[in-house]
Amino acid sequence: MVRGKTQMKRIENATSRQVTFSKRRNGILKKAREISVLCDAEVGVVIFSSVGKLYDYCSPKTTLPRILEKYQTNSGKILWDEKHKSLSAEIDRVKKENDNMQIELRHLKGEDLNSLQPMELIAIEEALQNGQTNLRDKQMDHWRMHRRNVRALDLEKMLEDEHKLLAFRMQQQDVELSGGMRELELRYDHARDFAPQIPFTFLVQPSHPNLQENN
Amino acid sequence: MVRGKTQMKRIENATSRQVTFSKRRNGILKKAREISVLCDAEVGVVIFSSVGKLYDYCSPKTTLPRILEKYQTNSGKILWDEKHKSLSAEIDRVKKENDNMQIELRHLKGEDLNSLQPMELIAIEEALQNGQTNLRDKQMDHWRMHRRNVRALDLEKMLEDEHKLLAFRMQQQDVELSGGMRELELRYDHARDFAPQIPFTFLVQPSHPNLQENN
DNA sequence: ATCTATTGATAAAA
DNA sequence: TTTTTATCAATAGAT
Repeated sequence: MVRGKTQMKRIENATSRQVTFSKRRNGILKKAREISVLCDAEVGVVIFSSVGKLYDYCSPKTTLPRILEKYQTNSGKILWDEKHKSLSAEIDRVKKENDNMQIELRHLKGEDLNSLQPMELIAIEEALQNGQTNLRDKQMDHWRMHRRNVRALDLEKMLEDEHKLLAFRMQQQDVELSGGMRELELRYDHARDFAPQIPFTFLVQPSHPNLQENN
Repeated sequence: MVRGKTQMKRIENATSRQVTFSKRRNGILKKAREISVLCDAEVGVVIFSSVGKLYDYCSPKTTLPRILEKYQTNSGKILWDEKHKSLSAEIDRVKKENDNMQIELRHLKGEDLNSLQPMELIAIEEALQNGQTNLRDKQMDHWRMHRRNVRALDLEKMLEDEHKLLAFRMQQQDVELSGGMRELELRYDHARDFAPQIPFTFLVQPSHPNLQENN
């Protein structure tokens, strides 16, 4: 370049190497800026000094990530770091797990059984058997709990009824004492409170309607 | 620069823009090469022309991925934001799918039923029921196929038996002809081959101890 | 692509 | 580091 043409090899003197780096780094970044403006090019430059300090340039209206993404698409080279590899690996792993579960689910639902051997069918049958046994136990729990609730409600109702009955009788005494016609009507009205109650019905609704759609 | 100082703005003439790009691109790549050699720097350059053609440089003894990894570490910027996000999102999606299937599988196996409502239990019961129905159909297919095979074997065996019978009768004739005691014994032994065969039994188990009897 | 006039980049020194 | 200065390198425009 100048004043005693530089050899194209590493500058041994650390100081002048550092100085040259500084000047040339600015030169490159300037050139990068210029070409991106003059020629409407997308440019990304990353420079590390020998002591590891970072300098970079990216043309306006874009970002380094976008440039690198484009680079990857264009060159076919993989720039991914290890982290991305591991992410990809995990995706593969989880997807495989997914497939296996998918198959197992299908089998338990009685689908895609054609390729299976009798022994495998028996294993599935046992699993279904087991599932039903456990399920029934759980349903029994619900049933018992329900019955207990019904009993508790019954008990409450019995007390309430008893209270009404007592009130009714006390009023009856009043009627007998005063003997008015209006009181007899009122007595009739009150008796309607003992009309048979509609039994407790167990109202439930599906809270996981999507469960079936996954098939 | 030269011969009528260039304005630092986009060159409008497409041809000269392209020519300038070509020259300056070479210049930058050369400068990049030089600084990496002279100053022992790590340099990465990526340039896209306005028509999208890719040019790049990477200093020796390293790779673009490594430079970019170092860049990420040093700058704290995430270059792979987009890719990274989409990968992570996919992992989340697949894992969620996984969890749902896991839950469904457990339910079908009669596990983790505590949080479910009676209606949901009934839905699972129906799924199990369905699975068993389909399974039984499939097992029936196997059974029919097996029986068909057995019949084929039976036929073979019948032929074989017939052959034996013929042989036996021929021998009987021999016995009648020669009237020896040893032949009578042999005749008895031979007759044992016609002992009744144990029929094939298909293993099934009661799969529906029903709800009523549990109550 | 090649040429060449001219500006730009930069090594060495401060 | 930055500035200065003397040189060489890069390159715009023409061919």
